[in-house]
Amino acid sequence: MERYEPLKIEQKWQKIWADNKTFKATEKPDTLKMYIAEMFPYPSGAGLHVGHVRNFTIVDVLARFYAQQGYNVMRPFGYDTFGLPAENYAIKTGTAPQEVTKININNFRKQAKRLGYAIDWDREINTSDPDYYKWTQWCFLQLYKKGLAYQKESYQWWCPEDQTVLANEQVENGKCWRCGHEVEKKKMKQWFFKITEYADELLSEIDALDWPDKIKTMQKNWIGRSAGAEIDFEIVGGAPKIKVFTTRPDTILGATFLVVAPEYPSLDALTNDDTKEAVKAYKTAALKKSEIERQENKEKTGVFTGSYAINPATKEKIPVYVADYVLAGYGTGAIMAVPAYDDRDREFAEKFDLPIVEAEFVDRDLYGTPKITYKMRDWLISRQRYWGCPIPIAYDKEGNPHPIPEDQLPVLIPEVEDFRPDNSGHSALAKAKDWLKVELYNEDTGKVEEMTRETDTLDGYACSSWYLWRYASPHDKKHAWDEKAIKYWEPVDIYVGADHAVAHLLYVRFWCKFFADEGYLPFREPIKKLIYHGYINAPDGKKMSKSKGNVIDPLDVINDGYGADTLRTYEMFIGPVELDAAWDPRSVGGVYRFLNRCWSLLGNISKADNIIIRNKTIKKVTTDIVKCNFNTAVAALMEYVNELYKQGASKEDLIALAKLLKPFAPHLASEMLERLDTDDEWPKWDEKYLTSDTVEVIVQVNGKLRAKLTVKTEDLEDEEKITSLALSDEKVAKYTKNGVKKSIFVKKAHLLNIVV
RNA sequence: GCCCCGGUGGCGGAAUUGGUAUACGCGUUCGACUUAAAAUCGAAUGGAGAAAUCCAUAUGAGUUCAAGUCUCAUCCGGGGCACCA
Repeated sequence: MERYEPLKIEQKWQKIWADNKTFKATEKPDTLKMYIAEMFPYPSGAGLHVGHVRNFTIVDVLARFYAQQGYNVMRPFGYDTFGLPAENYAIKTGTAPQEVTKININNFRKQAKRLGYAIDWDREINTSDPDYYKWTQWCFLQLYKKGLAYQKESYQWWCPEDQTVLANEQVENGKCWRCGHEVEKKKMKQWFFKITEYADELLSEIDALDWPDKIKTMQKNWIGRSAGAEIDFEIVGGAPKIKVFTTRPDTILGATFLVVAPEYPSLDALTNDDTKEAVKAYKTAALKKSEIERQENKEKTGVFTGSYAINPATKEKIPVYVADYVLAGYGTGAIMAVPAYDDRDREFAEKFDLPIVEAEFVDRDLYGTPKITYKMRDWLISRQRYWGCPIPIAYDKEGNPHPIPEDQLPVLIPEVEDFRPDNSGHSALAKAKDWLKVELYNEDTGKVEEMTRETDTLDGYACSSWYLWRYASPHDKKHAWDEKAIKYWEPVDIYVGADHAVAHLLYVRFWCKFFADEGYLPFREPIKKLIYHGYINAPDGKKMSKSKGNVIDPLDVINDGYGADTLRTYEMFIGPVELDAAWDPRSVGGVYRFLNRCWSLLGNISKADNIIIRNKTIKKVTTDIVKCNFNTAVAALMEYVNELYKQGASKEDLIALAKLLKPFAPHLASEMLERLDTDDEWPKWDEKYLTSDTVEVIVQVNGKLRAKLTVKTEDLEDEEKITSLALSDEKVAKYTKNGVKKSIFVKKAHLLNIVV
């Protein structure tokens, strides 16, 4: 038997799979389908890292496992290519992002192929390909038509480093998710998707999903539903009345003042000549505060506006304050303060010496109207950046927006010399003077007019909100997705990723519900099962990063001679799928030794037949893969191989081994199967071989292990016989000579506990 | 501050869901092969003890014939939310 040479074997099988298009997925109406995908990667210049390998290999193990079981499997692949890294690289080097992206994709594809993934390469998609983003624009227009894509002028998060606005989901602890720079608030007119329209459904359907609890909880918290009431307060002197939101309308008798947010629209009308300056100064200072400052300093601040409101329950005059502990974007931006029952209000009342009244509770809907409020805000989608999907809108001379007709899509990204963003509030698209102008029919005037194109691009998350449907018919020239293909393949059966708990995973659910309402999708939840796996850290437990110099390059591991099979199997063995794990180069060697042993067994087929352990292993590996317990599935295979080494392995033992190994180490297993001259159909176990003629019975005295008896399996039915056998055991007798109180026999655990 | 998870050998981690704690891998030690080394193969490996045994799943109590698993308290680590009225 020749040596195990992974690189040689892998090259051979990768060629065979590519030449035969082995993993091409076609619709087979009579076969159960299984659609499995990873969260498609952003193809960075650094190439694949070990985290990608974990992500893709989980998908691959499942895809191959189900294919071997006879499912009609689709396992597509694609690239999420719009975004800042490619654009920033372009700015630095002067290479167009289009070019950079092409190079990175080619590299990613080449590397992914070295890992032997069962990908249908004919379904590759790329979000910055005009054939793709044409349909992203189409999606935008559908939302626009229904009023779910709209413009609004309001205070937004602005990243001064990246010179763009950000969605709430992209601000982490007051910092930009991309560059980590502190964000600021800026009043701007921006495009939004009205995700709040679906808040209730997004919340209520979470529980039924087969997703990790962690993600479900995060989404629930993010949506943040609370039930309360809106109550109107008249203002003395005739200023517009103030509507407040409260979850405790029953405490209204204790409401001794009102507070509005600094951004409150009619704040000016509440002031008088005495208070005007102070209020203005307070507002300016509050808006300048960064999110971090607001979080760090929770000391209450505020000023009296000069106005009084009438408490509708007590009819008393109560002062109206402005304070930044009230948030503009939540509820109505105004509250009734009940210092007796709310800690924040009490703190404010104590500081400003306002009355604290412990009044009785009243009926909840006596003075207000019931109202449900959500923490979730609408999704801000405009970005003042070049490398994104252009928003298909143009403006007439009055500045009114008009959609670009569907037959004029795609709105192509214009080529420019300088991709740099600036603080003009416009993206670099504004520098393409020719592109900017477009002749469009204006429905308002009934004339064809010259209009100016929208220069903002779409948040990259818009592009990834529908790609899972594009995979079903990636080359469709006439539709975003083909109705028939969607009906067969969707929804996604298993989706695998390690990020985007609220953003992406909430947005795809939102779009799914919208397009279901529009009749384009026959389901309302896009992903049946979600697997959220942990990260792989450096051997020292720290995050891998170029600057720390602790990055493990998966291609190095392969080329060092271990091969892709070892890399794949190691990453499945590294620990429970949902946990972070530290890379251990020595364990990689352990997995390589294991595969080597599998290979060596092939050269020495014996007569020994290990029916029992073979059946046990088949059962264990099968059930473990279904439960995504990949680490213990590999451990079971190792145990099996150790046993075969001791006992000798029959051809049948080896066939089972190769088939079970194939999802993890497909090249080696394919080579083994070829030499064993057999197919790869997933093996079945037979319960009747899981028990032997004899069984070991554990004998405890007072819960402590004292003896192990070997009895005939059928004797498990005879408790008396086992008890007397146990009592006559020399070791047991030592402890039971003073008599036995009782004994408990557990057949399932083949255990006997004698109490003395 | 509030809400979730976790804590098991020298290390990563198993444990049929209340039933033999430490599977599997790494590391370590010894042995075989070899002139030698690597590779490979075999054996041992929670702690104490000569042994019988005893003690060990963060700590302390409790329930039970039986607890890593259930209950309560405490300590430590991780994650999420965080002025959301």
